[in-house]
Amino acid sequence: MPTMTAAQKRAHAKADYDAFLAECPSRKLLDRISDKWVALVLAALGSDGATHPGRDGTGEPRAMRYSELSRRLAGVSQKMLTQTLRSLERDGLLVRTVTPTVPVTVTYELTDLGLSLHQVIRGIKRWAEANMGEVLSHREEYDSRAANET
Amino acid sequence: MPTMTAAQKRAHAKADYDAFLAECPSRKLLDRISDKWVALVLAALGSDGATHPGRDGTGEPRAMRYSELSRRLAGVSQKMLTQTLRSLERDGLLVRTVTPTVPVTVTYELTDLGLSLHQVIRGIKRWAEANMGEVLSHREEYDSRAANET
DNA sequence: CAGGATCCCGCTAGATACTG
DNA sequence: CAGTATCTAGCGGGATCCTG
Repeated sequence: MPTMTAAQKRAHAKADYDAFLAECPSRKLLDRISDKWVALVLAALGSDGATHPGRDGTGEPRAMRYSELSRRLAGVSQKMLTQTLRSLERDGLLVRTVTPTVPVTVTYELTDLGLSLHQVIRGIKRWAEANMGEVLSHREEYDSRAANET
Repeated sequence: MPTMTAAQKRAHAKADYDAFLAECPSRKLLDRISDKWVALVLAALGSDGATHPGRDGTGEPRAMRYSELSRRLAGVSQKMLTQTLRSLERDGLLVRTVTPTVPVTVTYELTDLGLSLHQVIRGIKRWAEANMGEVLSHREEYDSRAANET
């Protein structure tokens, strides 16, 4: 059986969503995907960040195990990682695959939908890394100016 | 006097930031800009969302007043709006201009740096609006599958 | 290995009231 | 108009313990 009918998709596709409106579901979705851990999980699974030198920036999706992810995303708690992964799975951005080895092996991999979000979100992470210096400079100036008043 | 010396910028520009590392400042920056209100403020000031039909998508920055912004971002509290604006100002993403009329007029406008972030963040908002339907479909399927177990 | 379940703290969003 | 100040309830998120 087909897991997803075209009819189902069409049922939702009609509405024109506008995240500027408080009640619009896309506002909530925006809030969900505007998340540090979402960005990092997508970046990891999209093989951003050059764990495998030479693959960075190819946009080629990569299957990763739970433990791999938790190591890659330094400082993430199991709770947040699991929570983020579940949410992304529910939204159809990644697939979770369980292989009944002993012990069990679980891998996560981006779907096409997830990959499309990755393409846009990777820019955020890169922007942050690329413009960190300039932002820090602005902060110093802002803070010193504030101190000189009073 | 120059408000920002090139030396200051260079002092920070050396480091290679990696948001995958917990201690890296870029991780915090990523967290800041991965924010619903940040995305919406940038979208508004970047004249996304077609308040002025025909200007949408031009990437042409737009100066907006505080009250304009609060109306545009439906449901935002003064606290969050002010807080977001201050943060963006401090980071050099926008400039705040006070005109001493009666009553006072305050406008906000993106800087070049802010505009550059807008270019990448606008994609997030658009993605959310464009793929809302598909995400909803996936959720329905996920939830119904979960219900059928047990 | 890959989580589930709990406990619990901190911060932060949101509501309300006040001001230059 | 464009905020500041204050309070509080709620939950995001970490720590910890346990399991198939």
